[in-house]
Amino acid sequence: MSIQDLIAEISDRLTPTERRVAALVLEDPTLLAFGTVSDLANRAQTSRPSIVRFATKLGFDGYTDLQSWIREELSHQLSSPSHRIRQQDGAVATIRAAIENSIHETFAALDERRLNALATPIAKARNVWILSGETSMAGAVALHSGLSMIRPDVHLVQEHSTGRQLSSATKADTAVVFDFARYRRNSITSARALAKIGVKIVAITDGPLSPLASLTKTWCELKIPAVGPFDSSIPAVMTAELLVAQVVKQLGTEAHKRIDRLEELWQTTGTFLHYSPRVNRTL
Amino acid sequence: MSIQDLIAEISDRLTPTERRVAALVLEDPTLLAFGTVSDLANRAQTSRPSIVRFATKLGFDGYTDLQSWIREELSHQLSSPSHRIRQQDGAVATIRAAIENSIHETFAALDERRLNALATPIAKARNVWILSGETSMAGAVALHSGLSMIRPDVHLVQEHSTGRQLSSATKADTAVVFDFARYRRNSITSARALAKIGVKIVAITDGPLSPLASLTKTWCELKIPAVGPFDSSIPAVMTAELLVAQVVKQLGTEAHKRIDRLEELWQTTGTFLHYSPRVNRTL
DNA sequence: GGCTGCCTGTAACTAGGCGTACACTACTCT
DNA sequence: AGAGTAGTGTACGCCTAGTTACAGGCAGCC
Repeated sequence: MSIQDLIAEISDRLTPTERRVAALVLEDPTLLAFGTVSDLANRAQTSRPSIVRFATKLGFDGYTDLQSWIREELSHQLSSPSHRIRQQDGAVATIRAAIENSIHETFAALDERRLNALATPIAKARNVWILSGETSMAGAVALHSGLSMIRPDVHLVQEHSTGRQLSSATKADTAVVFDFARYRRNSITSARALAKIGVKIVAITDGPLSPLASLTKTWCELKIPAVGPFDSSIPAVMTAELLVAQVVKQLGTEAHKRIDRLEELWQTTGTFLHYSPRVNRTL
Repeated sequence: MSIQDLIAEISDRLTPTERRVAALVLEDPTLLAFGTVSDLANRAQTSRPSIVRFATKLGFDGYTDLQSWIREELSHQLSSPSHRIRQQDGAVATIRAAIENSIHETFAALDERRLNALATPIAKARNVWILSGETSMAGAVALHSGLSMIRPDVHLVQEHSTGRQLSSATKADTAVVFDFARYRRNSITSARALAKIGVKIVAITDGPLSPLASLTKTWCELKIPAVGPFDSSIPAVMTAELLVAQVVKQLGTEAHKRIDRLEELWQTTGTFLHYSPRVNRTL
């Protein structure tokens, strides 16, 4: 039952002023959700009691009642599908719901603009350093693999050799840091150290409260679903792949040239098996 | 500039109560849009002034200011669906469709029975060897990471040291091989060699025509979507995670004991950060 | 141990919210 | 033409909202 339906039901019994109010409300329902009686009265060029009467005519106790109803409707509309899906049962089914939901949210977090903001420092960096906690390692690997094919000087930083590897980082560099609660000490302290010497940080983490989020303006938030006893790395991997695609777009021909050279190299070294007659131009 | 960004910017200067408020707001932003100061105070188990202080810390004149700002943000989100569609209209939309479709198919391929068939040789193996091509490396890493936490003797085989690593494989072992067209020569030839000496093969590949499918009865087929110029590793990662969860189920208490020991080890070695920015002792 | 900060909750104030009673206008019906 | 009725705005009361000033409490520091 939407506000449109409610109004339609009583539209034939509306007085002229009430009709104006109805038109206003239909045009922008947020007016009802956020506005006060006075606001609406001003907008509809009428007095406050008319607004209240309009509410009672719709079947509510008063404007307050109508407003709280509208707000609930909007809340449902705004909230993610997670709550709706959660009611399914069975082991695989719940995992599936969790994964599909997290993918939904990841796409929501990574619109074109945000993706661009994250990709730019990666495309422009002199060196790219990739740091990661345990559960997001797959994401780090995917990013490293993808970026390596389209630009030079991409380094996946391993925990046991952090210091040695990072000692040459400079202000012209960018570090991509993956980490989620529980934050791995090594990743966080390294990221802080890098930020301090002016390395640009791109953080893939689990929320604004993350220690990574305070280090940079270029970050994004991922919802991490559980698969069995462990956290999933799917959102991290997906983010990594989207980032790579975006960096390719930004680098343009430069990246494509590099891919072609790599392809040539693979041909001459016979890296791939020519097993299937299928010609797959993409990698 | 979203509410998440705003909170992220000042997250390290938040007091404990303010942190509770922040968490609440992040979990459900409609609370901010619709709720009163009292509502929030009750939910966060604090007093009204703390809510107001939170608002001012975010850079607003007071709660009213913050709320009207949030409402405008939400209005944009709600009242202009054309805007939302336009954002999805770029390259991201097609990528999204491809990924969601492939996830759908992956779940279809991996019903409970098939998952069990794949997991059994992994749970029972003396050693587990993991081999992978380039694009599925993230899946291999995820599998390695997950399996390592629940059972011993799991090895991720790197291309440059294949021979040395695999020389100790026996009939009691299992090899999990990820590879998709174009098949990487190294992975395929290694898999063939292992199969010849009686190592059980679990193949994650792209169809019955794959050279891997002919080596074993325990295999599964994944559809691989493209993200930009490259193939996605998301289906591989997802399969790896589902496999890990299934192996955990099969191993039962044995796996759980192992996880507990690992947890204990993490505690004593301080691997993880107990993040609460207000208390800056050990950093 | 006392002092000095910083957090946090209590209390009081102002303002604006909604709802209702009442009065005015205009139209209709007898 | 007068009375009644429906529609609308004015005036008032009560209440809760947000804000601010102030006091208690706890930790760290000389």
